[in-house]
Amino acid sequence: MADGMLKISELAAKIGLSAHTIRFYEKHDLIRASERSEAGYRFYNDSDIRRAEFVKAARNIGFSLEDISQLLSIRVDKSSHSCQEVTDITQHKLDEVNEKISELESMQNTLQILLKSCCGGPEKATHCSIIEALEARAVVKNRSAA
Amino acid sequence: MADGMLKISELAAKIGLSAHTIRFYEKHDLIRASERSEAGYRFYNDSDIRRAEFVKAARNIGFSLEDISQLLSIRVDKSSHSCQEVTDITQHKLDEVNEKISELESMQNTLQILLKSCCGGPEKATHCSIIEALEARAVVKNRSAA
DNA sequence: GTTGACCTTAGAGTCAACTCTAAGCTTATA
DNA sequence: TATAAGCTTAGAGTTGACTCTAAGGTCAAC
Repeated sequence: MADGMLKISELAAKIGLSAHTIRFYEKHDLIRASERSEAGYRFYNDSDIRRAEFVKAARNIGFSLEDISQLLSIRVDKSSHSCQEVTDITQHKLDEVNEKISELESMQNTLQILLKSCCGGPEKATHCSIIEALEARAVVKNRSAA
Repeated sequence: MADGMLKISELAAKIGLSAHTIRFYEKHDLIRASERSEAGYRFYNDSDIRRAEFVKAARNIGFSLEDISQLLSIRVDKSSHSCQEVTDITQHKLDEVNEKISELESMQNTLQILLKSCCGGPEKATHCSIIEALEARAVVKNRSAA
């Protein structure tokens, strides 16, 4: 085993993922162990570690494993890909995030209104304005298809 | 079949859920059909319909089926429950929503920064600043446990 | 030489909220 | 009467990202 190579639990500790998750990512071709010991233990070299850190960074931002897979294939052969491909993936993710934020803000709004309308005290819920609001016709428009 | 009663597909159309989903909700005790035809067809009376609308309203706001189940048990026996129980559920949901919004805003922020940094053009990705940013140390802090 | 920590694999289980399938009745329309 | 639309059930499949299990091999320390 060459210098500086890590075993799976060492890589796990270094990048902050579980060994289970690293194996799971390997199954999906996100992370690689270029070498194996005679007994079959995974060994990660510098390049493997950098790749794993890339994956972790992308996941922290919120990219899906599918996105990460695409970003990785750009990363391993940068000169065959354009910046536009990268920004397309990024923009698409941003669009998704923006849409989810809007949905959540609409929920937030409704919930705040409901909370303001109700006394929240130990009174019986017989005339609870939250329950009443839910009983009234359209409280909120239909939830958009996620 | 009494006046004004609906068959499942009629209820589905009325409240905007599929018949499949209504049966699924029934399995989870959210929606009820007080009557059945001789052939076993579900029939929904006014009270069933109001209950189903309540469920739909709560779902539109973003409450989980588990939340809705709790809200329903308050609704059916209001005098045994307090407004505080209702606001607790609502506040808890709002807290969840707020936390998700923060997470998403942090992603949004990072994605916007990445997009600004990259030309996005047809140039080769050899020096793409997004890829470079992901390759550099900590781009973002760890994702919080969802 | 034996404990205990760590590694391997294939494959199953988890979560939430649906969504669909198959096989077979029932009901309405032409 | 035939066809199609609609209903029933139990139960399996979907999605994404893990998370865990079982059964067993390996390795370092005492």
